[in-house]
Amino acid sequence: MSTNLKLLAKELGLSISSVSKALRDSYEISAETKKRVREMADKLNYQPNPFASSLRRKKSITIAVVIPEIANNFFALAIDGIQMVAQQKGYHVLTYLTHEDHKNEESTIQHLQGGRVDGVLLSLCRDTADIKHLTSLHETGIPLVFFDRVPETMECPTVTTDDYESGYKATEHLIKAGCKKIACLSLSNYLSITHKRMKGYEDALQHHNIKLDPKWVLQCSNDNATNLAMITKMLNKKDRPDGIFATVEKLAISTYYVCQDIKLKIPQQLKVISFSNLRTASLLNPSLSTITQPAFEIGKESASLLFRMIEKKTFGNRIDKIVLKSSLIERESSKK
Amino acid sequence: MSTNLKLLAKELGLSISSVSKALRDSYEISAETKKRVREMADKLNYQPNPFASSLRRKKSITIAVVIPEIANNFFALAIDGIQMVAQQKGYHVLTYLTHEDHKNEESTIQHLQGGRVDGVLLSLCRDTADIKHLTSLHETGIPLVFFDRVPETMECPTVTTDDYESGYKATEHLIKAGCKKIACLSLSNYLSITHKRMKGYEDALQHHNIKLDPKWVLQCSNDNATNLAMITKMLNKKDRPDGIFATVEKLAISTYYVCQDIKLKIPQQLKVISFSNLRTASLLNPSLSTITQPAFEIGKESASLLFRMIEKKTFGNRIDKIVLKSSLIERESSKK
DNA sequence: TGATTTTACGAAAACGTTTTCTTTTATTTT
DNA sequence: AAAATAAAAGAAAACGTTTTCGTAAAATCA
Repeated sequence: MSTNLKLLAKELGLSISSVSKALRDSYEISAETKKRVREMADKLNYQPNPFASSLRRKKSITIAVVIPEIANNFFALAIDGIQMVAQQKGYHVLTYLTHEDHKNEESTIQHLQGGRVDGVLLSLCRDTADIKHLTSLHETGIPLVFFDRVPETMECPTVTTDDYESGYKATEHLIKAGCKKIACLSLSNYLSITHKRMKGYEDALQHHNIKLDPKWVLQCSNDNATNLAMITKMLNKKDRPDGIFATVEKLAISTYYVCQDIKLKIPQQLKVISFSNLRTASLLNPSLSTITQPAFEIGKESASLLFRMIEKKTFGNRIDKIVLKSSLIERESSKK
Repeated sequence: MSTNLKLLAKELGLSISSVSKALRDSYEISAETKKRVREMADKLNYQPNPFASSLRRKKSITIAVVIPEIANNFFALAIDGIQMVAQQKGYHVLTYLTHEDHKNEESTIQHLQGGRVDGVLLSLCRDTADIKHLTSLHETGIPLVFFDRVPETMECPTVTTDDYESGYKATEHLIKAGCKKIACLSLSNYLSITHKRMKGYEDALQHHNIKLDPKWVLQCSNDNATNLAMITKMLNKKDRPDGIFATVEKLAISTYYVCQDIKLKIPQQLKVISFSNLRTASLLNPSLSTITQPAFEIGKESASLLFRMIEKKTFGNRIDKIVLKSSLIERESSKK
């Protein structure tokens, strides 16, 4: 079939082992033999069989990225950063989408126990409450780094952003813009990012002597139609909020759609700020004030950390917790 | 280390081959032995070594997706569709980004000759003129499907959209909105999609007796700053176009930024229509008229076709050319 | 009962590498 | 010139599966 070491050896009148060593530039092989071998390998377009190699060396030169979704600016940018580092290291990248479904996350993790990859980058899905599949994976000893959506009750390396501070600042920004009744759109009951962003929201309110009203904390679902209905219901009431803090991009987009629909003026009647990596944030009508996470950097840092672990360059059993900063960008949607 | 067939066999007092057969549900193994084996496999959390398996069976259960970029709504959605089909088939997905660089495309393809994957899904990068790396890959006999950006001079299965018709319709739409001087923003000299979309543009102009002025066909680069400069220059002239047809999303976004910058009113002074998969198209200021490709469907169809080829379900040496339809969605940016 | 088939399992080769250990040949040392 | 060493290459085992083939024992048949 395709050319392998055996064929190459026959063609060159050498043994398989010598050819292998020549290609790996071993000191045991003379310079001229190496040259001959390399030339023949080029001529016959030899490509080593990756499975034979991986089987023998117990290295896959591959990492896995497990994320909730890909049609999402944050994750697309993060993957971009991950790919950049991986490509630089000569590694392959397997991507798995959980579609925010715990079952998918579990079965994916289960598959990855088989040694298919040398390391795993993971961002939890919104309904992951039980993490025993994660501890199980962790216990196999495979390098594992969580990014952005990380488990709260597990000792593991993570790359996140300053979610609490960002939630605080976003809320404070709305308060300073004159909002008194600030709603918070939350993605999940389980995610650390949601918890922290909401804690920032709560603390900012308290610090400014605004009482938190639980009816303005919306636990959104994974279904867009449901979210639209919930937001519409809230905004259609007489007693409606005058500010919205969306903890994730898509909830801000839903809010915009609702406001367009029910003709609520942003920012005159409702001010909005949201976590978002939209490239079109400043082109929206009105332009959207955002907390923007350094998504590409997060991917880059996560991958770099993972490779440090794979290459055992991380000292002892120290556990890295990298925290990057998000930036608040004021635009029209939250203007006073 | 991790539990393998050998350990399982020892634990069960069986031979390795029997255990293997039991797990693969062979008729040669009795029902009760199968049960015993499965229970022990579960108990010891046995996961077959994928490399040993792939080596032996000459199957990787993996496909490769090679695309120009991921932080791009079209490709993100396409990947989503691909992943859905792959997951359903129990296949793994390796993703490679070329970043619109021919060199990367070449080296990625080179790597894929080694048998790492059972099939390849590919969308060309903008500067791919020479396609001998592609014919070379094709000649290895590995199933290969191109989507959206396909080579024009190669006999191969493709999944595309009705680019010519869409280009024609988009241009005609601008003409009907009253435009006389319509510019076309092109991505590349080499891509089939650009050729076809531009041919539609040219034919629509001709059909409506508008003479094509070459100064209004802009060959954009891969550098955003350069594009902004080119577009600004064109729109700042006294003799500027009154309509713009952007062949790709990011050029429309650049156009919006330029108009915001130089205070040109869309659609009063300049009407805009663009190929785009922006979820926020209707939230932009003004909302953007788009030709929207069924990106998710394209991914789905491409993957399905690829799997038909992998499973040899495609008849003889027929070459599938699947063409899906894009839809023109009129919004404010091209209002009369 | 003896011959034949069926059932259930085991032995061993194969996939294509990598790597350890040997062996051969050439070179240097005494 | 004989012995020791160095250089270059080969033999073979190993990685963990899958699969072909062989072979007991049990079941069926004549």
